[in-house]
This record gives sequence, C-alpha cells and structure tokens, in this order.
Amino acid sequence: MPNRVGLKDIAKALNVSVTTVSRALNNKFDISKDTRDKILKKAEELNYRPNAHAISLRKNEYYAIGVILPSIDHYFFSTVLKGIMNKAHMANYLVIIGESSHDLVKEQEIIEKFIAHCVSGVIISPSNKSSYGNNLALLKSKRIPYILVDRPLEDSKNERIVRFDDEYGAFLAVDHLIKQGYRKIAMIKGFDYCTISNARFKGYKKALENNGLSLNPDFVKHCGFIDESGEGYHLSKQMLTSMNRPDAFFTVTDEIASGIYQTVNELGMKIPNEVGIVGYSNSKISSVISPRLTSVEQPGMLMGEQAFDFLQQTIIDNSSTLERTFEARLVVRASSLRNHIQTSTVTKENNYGVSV
Amino acid sequence: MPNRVGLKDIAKALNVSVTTVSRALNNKFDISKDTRDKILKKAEELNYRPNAHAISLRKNEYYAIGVILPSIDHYFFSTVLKGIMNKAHMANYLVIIGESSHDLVKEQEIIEKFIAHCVSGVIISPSNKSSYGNNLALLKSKRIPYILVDRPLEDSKNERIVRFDDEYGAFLAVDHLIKQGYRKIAMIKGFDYCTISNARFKGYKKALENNGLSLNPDFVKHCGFIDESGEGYHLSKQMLTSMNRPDAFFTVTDEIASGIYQTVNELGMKIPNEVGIVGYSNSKISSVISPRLTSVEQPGMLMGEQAFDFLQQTIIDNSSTLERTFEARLVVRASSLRNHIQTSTVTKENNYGVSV
DNA sequence: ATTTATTTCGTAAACGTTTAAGTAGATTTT
DNA sequence: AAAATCTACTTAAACGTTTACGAAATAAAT
Repeated sequence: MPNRVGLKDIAKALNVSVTTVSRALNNKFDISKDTRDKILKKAEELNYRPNAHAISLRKNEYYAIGVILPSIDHYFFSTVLKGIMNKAHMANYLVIIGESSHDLVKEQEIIEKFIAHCVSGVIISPSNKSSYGNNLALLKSKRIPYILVDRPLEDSKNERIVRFDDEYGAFLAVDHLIKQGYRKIAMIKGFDYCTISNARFKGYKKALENNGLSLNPDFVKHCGFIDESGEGYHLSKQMLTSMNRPDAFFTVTDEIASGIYQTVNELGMKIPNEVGIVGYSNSKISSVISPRLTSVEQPGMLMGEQAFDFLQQTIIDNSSTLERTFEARLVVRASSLRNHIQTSTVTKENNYGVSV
Repeated sequence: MPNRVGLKDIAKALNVSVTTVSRALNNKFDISKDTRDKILKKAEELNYRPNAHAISLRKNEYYAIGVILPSIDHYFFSTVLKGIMNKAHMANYLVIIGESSHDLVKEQEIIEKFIAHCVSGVIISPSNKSSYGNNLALLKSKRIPYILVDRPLEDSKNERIVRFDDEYGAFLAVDHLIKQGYRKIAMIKGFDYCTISNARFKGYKKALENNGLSLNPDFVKHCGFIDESGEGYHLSKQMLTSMNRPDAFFTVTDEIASGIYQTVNELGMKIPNEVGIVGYSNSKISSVISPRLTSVEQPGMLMGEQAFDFLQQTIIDNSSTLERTFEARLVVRASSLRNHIQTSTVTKENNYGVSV
C-alpha cells in the first residue's frame, strides 16, 4: 500500500484546521506568516503531496489530456507524441496515451477510458478504417474537445484538425522527378480507404498532368503493409522486370522505397541514373540508406505541438482556429538527382539534403 | 465545460437514493430487478460514465501506471512503450507517460506529477546521467512500486528490473566477427558514464580475450550523439585512413554503424570483404540499409510486457521476481559475412537474417 | 467606552463515489 | 399473534480537497 499523507495529517500534527493548512499551502489570504511557515515546514517534513483527484473533484478541473495514436512505434507518430508532450509538460498537463492499432473497437474503449478519467481534451489520429464518426460522437455529446491529427474524416467539416498537405507533398515529389528527366514514374500507394494515401495519389496525378504526362494504370500499385519493405520489393521487381518498365518510383513511405533499393541492387541497376526514387515521411531511414533517399518531410513534432496548442486554446475559451495545414517540404537527396550538378548543394546545406 | 452526469442525476430523475443507483450499476446485492432495470435504462439514456477520480478517492485504488522514458521517438523505447501498453490495456490500466530527455530535473518533475496523480506504480528507464538514486527515493518513501527497464543503477541491488544482457550481446557480436576472420576489430562506444555502453564494452573485451586477441586502445573510440550517424562517419574515417586501420567495427547503435557505411563507400572499400560491421539494437535501419547490417537484437516489446507484468504483480501482492534479463540474440546479415557460404542461409531463413 | 474594521482562524458544505449501518415493510417461522 | 427473518431501500459518513461564511480576537476609529 502506498503511503499517502493528506492535509488532515498536517492539521492534526499542528492542531490547526484543515482549511488553514490548505490556505497556507496555496498561498492564500487570511493567514499569518507564523502559522504559514509552521505548516510549510511540517508539510515538507511529512513529504506531503496534494492529491490531484481530490482537487479534480472539488474544483471540477483536471489538467490532463488523452492522446490516441494508431501505433506508437511508428516514427511519424512517435514524433507527433513528442511534440505533444513537450508542450504538455510546459503547460503542466498530464499526458495519457492509448494505442488504437487501427482497431475501431479498441479506439472506442480508449475513448471511454479517457472520459472516465476526466481528461479535459483529446488529441486523436484516427484509425484508417472507415466511419469512426461514432467514436467521436461520445466525446461530442460530453462536450470534451478533441483535435484530429494528420488524418481527416470523410464528412468532417467543422472539425478542429492539424493536418499535413499530403497532396502537395506528393506533387512536389513527382514534379521534382519529372524535372530531373524521369518520364515513366510509378507510384506505390496504400489501400483505397486510406484518405492520406489517396491524397498523395491525387498529387501524383496532378504533377503528371501539369507536366503533360499521361497516367499509366500499370504504374500504380497498391500495397497492404506500407510500413515494411517487403511489398515494395516485390511490386518493384514485378514492374522493373516487365516489358514496359518505369524509370522512377514515388512511394507512400520510406520503408516501401527501401524495398525498391533491394530490387534495384539485385537487378544490377543504378540509383539514381537508371531508377529514381522518392519516398515519404523523411524518416531516419532516408538519411541512412545509400544512396540517400529523397523524401517528403513531415514535421511530426511541430504538428504535435500545434495540436496541443489548439487543444489548450479550445479547453480554455473555445478559441483556436479550426484547421492548420503544414506545408510539405521535399528533402532532395541523391536517390533522385540525375544531373550531378546539384550533388554539391546537397552536402553544402547540412549533409542531409537541400529543401525545395 | 464538459457535460458530466453523475449518480445524483440518475437518482433525482427516478426518485431513488444515490446508494441504490450505485448498487444497481455495480450489480450489488440489496436491489430488486425492477429498480435495477429502471436505473440501467436511465443511466444509458443519460449517457452516464463513472468518475474514476471519485472512485479513486473513495476506494483508495487507482488503475494507472506512469511510464518515464528518455525519449519516445527512439525506436527501442517506443517498442518498450508498445509492450507496456499492450499489457496495460488488457489489464485495464491507464498509461500516463513522461519523457525525461535525459534530464534529471525533468525526470524528477515527472515523478512528482505521477505521485500527485496517484499512479499505483511506475515503469522507468532512467536517464543516462549519473546518480539519480534521489529521483527514485521519493517513490520509495511513498511506497509506490517501480520497475527499472534496460538501464540498471550503479548501486542498485534489490531493485526490480527488466534488463537486457548487453555484455553478452556485445560478446556475441565481436565473437562472430572474429569467427568470420576479422582480427582488428574497432569499437565505437558511448560516454563512460553510460552503464549500458560500458557493459557492451566489457563484452567486446571479453570476446577479444577469449579468442586470444589483445585490445588496441587506438581502436576504441567514444561518441557523444549515439543516435545519429555523424560521429560514426567521422570516427571511422579517421580510423580507416590511418596507418594501422581496423578491418571491422562493432558499434553501440545501428545509427553509428550507418555512418561507417558512408565512410566505407566514400573510400571505395567493400562491406563485408574489406570491412565488417556489426551494430546494436536491430532497428529498422539494419534491415533496410545495404548491405544489410548484422545487429544485436533487443526485444523491446517483450521487455515492456515483462515490465508491466512485474509491476502488476508488485502492486497486487508484492510478489514478482526481482529481475529478468533478456538474452541477447545476434541477427546475422550480410555486413559481417565474409565467407559467402552462409549468404544462402540468410535469404532462406526469413529474408531478415539468421539468428545465432 | 462603544462602535467599526481588520486579521486570523474554524465550521460546514460540496465534488462523485462507496459502504457500513439502520429501517421500514413484507414474509416466514415459532 | 408474537417473534424472527428477509427484502429493498435510505441515511450518513468517508475519501482529500477547496471555499463561502461565520466568529473570535485584536486593532483602529469614534
């Protein structure tokens, strides 16, 4: 059993009332310097710590937020969480966390638990799966504010959301490949029900269109496990060994891109000369793989920080904009640089690449 | 303002006492089927959810644990957290999280906050920095159980801890390199105050000794930012361009190892023929980099799950072993396989490598 | 000396629960 | 018919706080 000491213990030890002790510790009015010092000393001596639950009950306010992410060992989400925690710690908020694993039922259970534990707000990156409006309905009916991160809902206007310009990021990536002289650009995307994957596909199409290229359906492949390299390997092998093979790949994650590296190596081809590659997320992999991978940067930490700011503002006075979209930025590295002129720029900048 | 409804609201609506409502919802004795159904229906209708804080106050028990990690965007720690959350969710515990950033003051603040919020236990992977016995002292005085993960204390016997056999992992790695014919094996390690880095160094020495090789101090380098490739690049370049150059590297992280890849590529050398490399942690990088990196696997998720089990047992009845050490396992990949006989085994196994 | 103000403390209620104890009324036992 | 038991409910206290209100003691003003 833990060993808690409350106001009552201090009061009893000093023969004063609980009220007096409370006032002393909270630096309130109506108290003499003598008794206050006496009480502070005794509190220190007994190792007193206030009970946040009692305070929550009495004051009807609780400085805690809940965070729901599909998976915390995913690099992007872990950086989002980091951003949230940075701000939360400074603002003295407690961070409670749950992992939905893209499971709607689990997501719901977590929300239920958060409500029971009186969070004053929720930051959620919803599961890929379709209609989860229901999961948020409970929060809405309880008037507990929530902020969406990264993944918009289908029907959701009037939702507070911190998002990333997935479409434009894809556009930048593909446009860059085209400018580098690639003409037959394949895309490996995720499932069709994944909104962000579709947004990136849209950017891909727009870049082709903008540059007068037509879309070849054979060059668009779907992929289930986008966080592993396996399908990237197989799909690219299939494409690169076919009659009409692409000269570049745009993938929805860096992991898929790394699978393509393997194919290219096995086939004895060369990146970026024969095959150009651009990934997505600018994860650790991209700056460590060889040649370094051009990738669309997603500022997870900034997005997390912004989400917390939104939430805090909403909690305090329901002010806060409805939406903030983070601009995409392409980090250009060797994997897509056919004309070697710019390679010097790459090292010059910061050894990680130069932004466009 | 959130929109809470309590037992009182249900009681008032049905003209019964709060006690009756409580008993109905908790399936207690002393209640007729009629009134119980009536109450359940009304609770549903009003969207009632119990207030965990009130229950915590009254019952003096709270199903929540605190987790403190140095950094959540570090892959190993994020998998530890994942393991903890898996188990915690099943056991219906709330998970509160704090990131210490290797900052002792912040670590202390987080512990203080956890205590205030009545966690019934803490899982902590302590900061690298030296004497943090003090930070844990408060938990001890409050009799709040805690479990250490991964990083042992200097003085700590009688601490509950889930650890990894860092020394043996290093031994496996270096012994493997020697068996592959490498003789001049360098190590890039972390700071001297980092206990796990030292344990790995010990394993390195033992493997050399066991195989009748002597330690060359010029082949041992220290590194500050072990989670980035930069120093790995510079230190290895310095060593590989010197008169007496190593023929293999053992590094304390995969990130450092990836820096060596860059050096080797720049110098036009070949992995694994001219330079063998083994990393540590078996992070995502190791199976994505080319050639694939041999690395010591750390089962973060299992360690997290074990930590939760330890904690839960300790909370319940103070049973639970004091310590569990996870055995090191070496995942052998191309970066250290000089005799190509075994390369076939690598692909055969699982495309990721074969364990030793 | 009486009134008025000021300082410093205590009393009691409240937050949302649970639970020990008490109490009617109905039912059973003697 | 009285006594005992059972059923289904209520009252009240408690958990650890905060806070409106009241009150005693001292100081200041009349």
